[in-house]
Amino acid sequence: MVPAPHDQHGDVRRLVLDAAIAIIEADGAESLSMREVARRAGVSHQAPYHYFGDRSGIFAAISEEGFSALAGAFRDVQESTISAAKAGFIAYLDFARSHVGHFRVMFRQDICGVQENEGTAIAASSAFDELLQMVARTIGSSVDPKAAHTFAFTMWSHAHGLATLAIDGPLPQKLLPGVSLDDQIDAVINLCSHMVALEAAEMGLVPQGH
Amino acid sequence: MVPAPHDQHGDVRRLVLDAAIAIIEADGAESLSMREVARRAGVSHQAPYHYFGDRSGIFAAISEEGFSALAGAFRDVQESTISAAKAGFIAYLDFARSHVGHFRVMFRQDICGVQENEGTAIAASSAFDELLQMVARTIGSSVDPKAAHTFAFTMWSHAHGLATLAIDGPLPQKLLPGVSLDDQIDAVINLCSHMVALEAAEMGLVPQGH
DNA sequence: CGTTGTCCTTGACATTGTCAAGTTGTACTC
DNA sequence: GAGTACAACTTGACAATGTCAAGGACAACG
Repeated sequence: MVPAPHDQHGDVRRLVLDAAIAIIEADGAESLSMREVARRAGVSHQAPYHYFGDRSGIFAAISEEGFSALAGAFRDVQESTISAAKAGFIAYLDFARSHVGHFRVMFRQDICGVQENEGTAIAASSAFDELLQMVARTIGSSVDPKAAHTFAFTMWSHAHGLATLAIDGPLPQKLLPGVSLDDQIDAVINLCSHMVALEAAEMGLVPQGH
Repeated sequence: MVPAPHDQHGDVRRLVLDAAIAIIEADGAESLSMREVARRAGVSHQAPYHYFGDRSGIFAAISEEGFSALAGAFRDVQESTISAAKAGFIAYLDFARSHVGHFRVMFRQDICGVQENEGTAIAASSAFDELLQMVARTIGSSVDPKAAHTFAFTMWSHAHGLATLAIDGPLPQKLLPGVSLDDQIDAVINLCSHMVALEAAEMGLVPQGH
């Protein structure tokens, strides 16, 4: 292969990563081939190994980037005027649907091993911390950690399930005629946020929202 | 390879399928190799192709089996004494955690293509119908289909997200010390069922009970 | 007996992940 | 400025994989 000069020096890592994300977004994580990635990035079939060690190293890097972005998305809606829960649901779904390549990898420790890669683990923890803060803004920060954790897992499960079913699952095929995927997702988020609000109210807590 | 006689005639398909499920349960869907499956089933590397066409054919078959079993699990709790919603959550989680091999494949149309395989699509539809009936028992059958669908997707998202996060996701690593995975799942299911009950009550509907 | 079909088998091939070992350039010491 | 070290790649090899092609064994049926 001709050693083509790159647009900028040192961007090979980025090129490889972007090529990988594009492939995963188009064809899923299992279709990711190290050699195809290298081909698309215009480098030799071993260049990706230099930066990522092996196949799961690429997944770990994508996962890390994804969790950082998710944490950032959570942080961005912190001051939202709508309820913290609803803002969180919307942010989660927006993130998942606009970062399909990342999302398909982030929660698959069978292929990337969150704990094997320190950076990935830190990014994931940071996103989870943001989630816990969102819960605190929803049900107050005075409830005991056990209940707060359960609440966090509940909201997380909900958002995650909806995103998963919408992106790779059968949800788009089960839509009622005349209802778009966007509409259906909005409706589910609304119902969910409402349920969360009811629960929070019953717990005797007024949402802190301003 | 020696054409070894099988225990029973005609069970090769089953042997292959079980070997595949075992591999997926142990190492995930991407680790499934046609040749390894054949090796474990004690047949030539092409025997699996005879029954399943190609790799995704195996996934489709596993998916079909999974959806049939899930529909059956839903049917089995129809007469449950606890609320339909809670019984559904428990059934979903039980199914997912006791059929990890199936569950890891069922919702991944990137690798098995639900609609390409008729049997799989029928089984999936059957499971979804059971879900809709469960919703009807929770919020009544007189609400309009749109609201019922949204309710169904909401419950489904919830159960699915929880199962996914528990099986392949980071949930087990985020547990509070002293709280087992089983305990945490139970707690989330309880909270969820409670939220659903609150919502159903606010809709002015009394659950139909057993 | 010949045909047709199912249920497999062996053989071949391009592609894959990854190890091993080069090559090239840059940076830093002496 | 010669030498050395290291990063950033490269080419080359190898075993394993998914899958196509072709065949064989055996039953059922005319």
